[in-house]
Amino acid sequence: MKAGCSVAEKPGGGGGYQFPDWAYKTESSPGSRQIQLWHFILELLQKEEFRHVIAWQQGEYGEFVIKDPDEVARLWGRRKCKPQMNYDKLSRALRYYYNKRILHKTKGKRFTYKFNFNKLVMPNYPFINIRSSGVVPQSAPPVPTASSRFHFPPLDPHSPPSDVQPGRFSASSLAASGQESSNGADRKGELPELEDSSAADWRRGVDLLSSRSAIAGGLGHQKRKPDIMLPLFSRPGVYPDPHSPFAVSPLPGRGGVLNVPISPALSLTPTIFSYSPSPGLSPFTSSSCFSFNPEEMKRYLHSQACSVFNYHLSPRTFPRYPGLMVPPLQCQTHPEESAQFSIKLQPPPAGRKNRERAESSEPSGPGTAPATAPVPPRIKVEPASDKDPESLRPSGREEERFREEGAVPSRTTEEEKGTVFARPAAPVWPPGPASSPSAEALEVTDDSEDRPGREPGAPEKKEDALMPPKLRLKRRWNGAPGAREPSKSGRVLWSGPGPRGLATAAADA
DNA sequence: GGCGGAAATC
DNA sequence: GATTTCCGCC
Repeated sequence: MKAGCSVAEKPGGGGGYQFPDWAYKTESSPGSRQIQLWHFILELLQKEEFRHVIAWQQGEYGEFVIKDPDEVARLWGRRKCKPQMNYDKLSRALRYYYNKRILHKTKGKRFTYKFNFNKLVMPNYPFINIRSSGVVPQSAPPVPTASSRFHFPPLDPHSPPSDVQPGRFSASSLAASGQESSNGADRKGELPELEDSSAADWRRGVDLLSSRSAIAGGLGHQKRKPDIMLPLFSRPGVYPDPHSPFAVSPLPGRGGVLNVPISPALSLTPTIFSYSPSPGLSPFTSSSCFSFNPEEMKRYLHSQACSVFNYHLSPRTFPRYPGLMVPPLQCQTHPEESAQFSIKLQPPPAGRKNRERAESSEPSGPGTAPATAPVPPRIKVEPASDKDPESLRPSGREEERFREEGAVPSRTTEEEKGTVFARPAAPVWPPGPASSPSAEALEVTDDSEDRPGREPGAPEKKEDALMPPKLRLKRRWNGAPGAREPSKSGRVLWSGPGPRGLATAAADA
């Protein structure tokens, strides 16, 4: 099928959308016009005609099953003009996403993977309204509050410009997710929380962000790519799969649909979920829309957020949305782990080599110095600094893994993960004034994946509760026996804000 | 099946 | 940089 293998494979005049160049590349692959695999996977998932080949998994948001690996591989190979493509190769590519935290494997389920929409989606939707019911670290992810507070600007190419301006939004996204080093510390303070749930509020948030972006824009403007709004969400309800994170919105009309202008100008991550239909699959062009079910996304995102908090996931998954508020004590943990959760030590990622090394040379005890490095503290404390936490891996993979491990009996490093990382608990949002508290709480807690029942987190002092979780971690960390300077050996990854972030966090506290 | 290193490719 | 290809290992 060489015919369809031109590099860009844009639908061009073929009756599909004409997508801007950036739709074919991500931040991390500037210049590449090739669709990325995850993008392609989403495409397939979006299409009912491929349901028999790949489909969203029931019960798990973002989880999908490759029902016909060979076919998926074939399609992918076709798309990429790699006739020799097979599932083995494709899966290798998918595995590379583990590190990027775009995907992770659902253990115990064949051909089942799960998108990390926290990673993919969040950076793109910093406008999601967050209710303040606690103090949250700067790096906290945008987590929906008790009620449906996803406020998606109506996307209509023909809508009046006064509504939502793509450019503005994009800039907002950028401002919210990028520029950390330049103004990340200030952002929190200068931006009032986006509260509650009206379109006006949403707009206000956009305005706020956008005004800030004017500042940020001055700094990173050159990098910015053109902000373009695509008509990707022009058709609410296209997605028929109730298990899709992009399921049909229950809300009538466009109001409930995630009409999000997609912008490449997202510096936070190379894996931004700037989904656009891939032009290579011609049948796709007819329904190139994603609609989000706000409720489901809310639950999913909240669970993700709690996971991140409970497990110290990389702050990278937490774009800095000033308005984001996550009730720190609401994320539950296992009863057995809640007591010791405050600060956890995490061994380095146990890649095969590490595992082998550990097994052979260091049967036990952190006291023994590894052969290679002088007593690298086997601690993972993630940085919330401006630096890309990803670069601080090897924690990344581990982060992905432990979440899975929580659910599945695990492998070699289970002792590390099993104890260090228990499953995140069912998040319970505080009742929001504008919502129905009880219903919401129930709704949230019934979320599946990372939420086993549990007792409320260990009670904390009010001041602690008001303190950004990361700062709390810092305090505990500092007070913890054997606490070390985060910077030593470079292997200690501080999960709280970086030095700078800490300062600001402290200031905020 | 799944993982991940390594080198090659585009 | 994002795969693709190959491969050994579990």
